[in-house]
Amino acid sequence: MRIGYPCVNTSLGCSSSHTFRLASYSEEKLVLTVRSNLDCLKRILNFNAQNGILFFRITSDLVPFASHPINTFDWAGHFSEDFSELGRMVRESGMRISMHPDQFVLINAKDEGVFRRSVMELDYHVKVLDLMALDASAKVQIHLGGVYNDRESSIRRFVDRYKELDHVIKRRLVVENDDVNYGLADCLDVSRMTGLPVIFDSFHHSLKGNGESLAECLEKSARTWRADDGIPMVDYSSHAPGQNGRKHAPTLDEGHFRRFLEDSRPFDFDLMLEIKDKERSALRALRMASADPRFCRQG
DNA sequence: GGAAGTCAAGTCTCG
DNA sequence: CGAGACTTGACTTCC
Repeated sequence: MRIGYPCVNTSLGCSSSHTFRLASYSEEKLVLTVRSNLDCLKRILNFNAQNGILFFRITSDLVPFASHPINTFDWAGHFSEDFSELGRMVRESGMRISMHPDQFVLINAKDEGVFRRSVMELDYHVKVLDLMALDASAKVQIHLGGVYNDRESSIRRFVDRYKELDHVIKRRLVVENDDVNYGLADCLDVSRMTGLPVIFDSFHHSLKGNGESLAECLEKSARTWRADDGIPMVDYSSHAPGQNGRKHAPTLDEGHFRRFLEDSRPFDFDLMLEIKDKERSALRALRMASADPRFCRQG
């Protein structure tokens, strides 16, 4: 088991998510921004490796407007050395990487234009991981998408569209249960039809699930991961106290997390903590989990 | 310098 | 019918 956090490090005082307004786009601004984002990402990966945090989600904002037609700059070529170095850092530390395109990426969109733009965005995410020369265990996770008042045909449209995708996307794509539209059972159905691995999100499951136990969910989602995919990824959070249910916790709830560790035995997986205070909670979780035999196997 | 409003993209829910 | 939510705030303007 590796433990990780998404996108942002709150201790280092730098951000790998700098962007700017479309209206003020210029090639110079793009180069400066990406330069700054990549430098910060190197610092974050260093911090993670030194602190034993061996799972990390890279922000989708790393390259602003990467899939937008305004951006015709060859950023992949211009920064190829930096991406190579980042990839080396990841491999040498035994780290695992994921990315999570945002809500605009909809494989099952009714609108062909939305689908086309979604593929462009997936191309960008996959390109980042490919430039880092990471193997197929580095994943790009998405949700099944919208319902459009017809779940059945919307799921079918996802499956049909998936088949059109290029291999470079297919080998990295994984689907995650969401908290509103499609639960774990839907993702497992889609997995049977496509072969896609399923990322189980325990927090989303608590908001939209059929009452399946944690063990059942882990077991069923784990079976969708093949050897090349690496061990399963799992997303974890608890909800903010007294908040409406969908909000993520501001910091790790140690009682809740201890129960999660106990209830998830003996399954092994890499765990992404979606918690507001990021690496601070990841470090606390790491200390708690280091007594766990699954964690010790990592050395 | 800080507060407020806005930002590429889609969909759904709630008030 | 607009705001808020989503994996994540950051940028820009106004005072």
